[in-house]
Amino acid sequence: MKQPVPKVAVPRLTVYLQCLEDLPHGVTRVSSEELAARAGVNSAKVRKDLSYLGSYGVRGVGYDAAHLRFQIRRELGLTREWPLVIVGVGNLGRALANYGGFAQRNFRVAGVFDDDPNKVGTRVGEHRVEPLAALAAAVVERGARIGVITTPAEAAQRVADLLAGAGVASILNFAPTVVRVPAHVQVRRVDFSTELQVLAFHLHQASMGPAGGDPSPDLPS
Amino acid sequence: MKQPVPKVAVPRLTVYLQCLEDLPHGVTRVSSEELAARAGVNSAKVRKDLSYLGSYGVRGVGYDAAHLRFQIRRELGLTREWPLVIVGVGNLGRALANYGGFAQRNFRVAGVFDDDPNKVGTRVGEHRVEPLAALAAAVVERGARIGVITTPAEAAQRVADLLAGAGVASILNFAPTVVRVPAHVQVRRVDFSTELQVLAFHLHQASMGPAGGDPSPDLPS
DNA sequence: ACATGTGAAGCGCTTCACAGCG
DNA sequence: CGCTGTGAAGCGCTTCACATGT
Repeated sequence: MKQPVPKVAVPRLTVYLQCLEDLPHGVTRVSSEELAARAGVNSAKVRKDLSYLGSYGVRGVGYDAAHLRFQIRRELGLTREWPLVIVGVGNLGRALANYGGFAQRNFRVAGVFDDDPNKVGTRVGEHRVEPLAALAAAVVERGARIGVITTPAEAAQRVADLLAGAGVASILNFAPTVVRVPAHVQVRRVDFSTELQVLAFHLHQASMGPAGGDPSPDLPS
Repeated sequence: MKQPVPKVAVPRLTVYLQCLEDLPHGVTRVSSEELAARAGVNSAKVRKDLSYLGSYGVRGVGYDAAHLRFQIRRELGLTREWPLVIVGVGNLGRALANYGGFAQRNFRVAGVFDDDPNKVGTRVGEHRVEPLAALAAAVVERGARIGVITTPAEAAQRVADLLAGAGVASILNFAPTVVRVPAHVQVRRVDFSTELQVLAFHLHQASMGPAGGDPSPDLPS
């Protein structure tokens, strides 16, 4: 029976969707085993995850790729368009504003904003950079429910307040800081430094060996 | 008793570390309650997480900020330097190569690489872009154990193979695809599109209301 | 008095293993 | 016969609540 999708399954569904779209041309059918191999997980997890959408597989055969793609898109809410605003025109803001993969998933960049008068008016991809003062009105008028913060850490909280005040319901925060928002606003944080530190931690652990003797006791400074 | 650090606690420790560094100047002491508020989690989790490092708090008082910072750095393996290479000089590669936050955590950009002859030789921050053909030798000579992929999706697998072949132990993959690597290589994937889709999913869920009647049945194409 | 450190309970996700069905 | 869909067991993390220590 169709159960609610667990939080942790959601990012995996996006991976399956990507894998389904990257299937060799002409392939119309896929087994949980094959999809699992492509997504880098085990097949039981794939089947469980897909079962949250409903029973769309055929026993003894597998899943119809096109149908499965549609069902995942539908469950994720990608059958409607999601306008978003990007705040902060550094290299990262530019990378995002130019990223072609958004349209494919029905995200649309509805505006790009920056504080710096030297950047306002310049073009980023197909967009003209607008001043921060225009942010709130633009969010309302263009129906953006998602805001992306690509500013330096110092500006992030102020931008988050602006976004929340303008009625944005979700924030994707790339600034290396934790922003406070009202309870009804959800935030996802993406921090390059955190990702590298997680990798470093595992390297560090591995280097100390499973037998765990610490060769350099690392005394406090 | 000092237990091993659970996987999920590692990214949180990096957040605590960031919060400790962002503490107002002059503050030398912090309680689990205060740190929790700054990190956006609850205080029991903070205490549990910190207990994996050892018993560095003082009952009835709190934690010494400087000492705690050092202990987190030590546990994460940030007391040594981690050279890394970046492959792919688009906006994202440039953003990363210029990101000042790395040095603060003892990460050092040891090389920036690209396939495109027009980019090779140009400067990115303090680095000169080198050709892909120079990647393997550079990884070995400069002792890089971490590789960052900021190429388009099409190039990601080839770059991952090059990195793994050169002896890199960890890969941070920003390309919107899943790369296959030998079992001894760990990969972390960061995908903007996935992050947005997760936000969209929650918005979508919320819009259907806790009472969950689906207003538009979303028939298959 | 007060905040840490921690057993233990609770919860959610993963994995197993096989029944169910084409 | 093969692959899906799924109860149930297993596992790890979160949260609680209080003993512990200063």
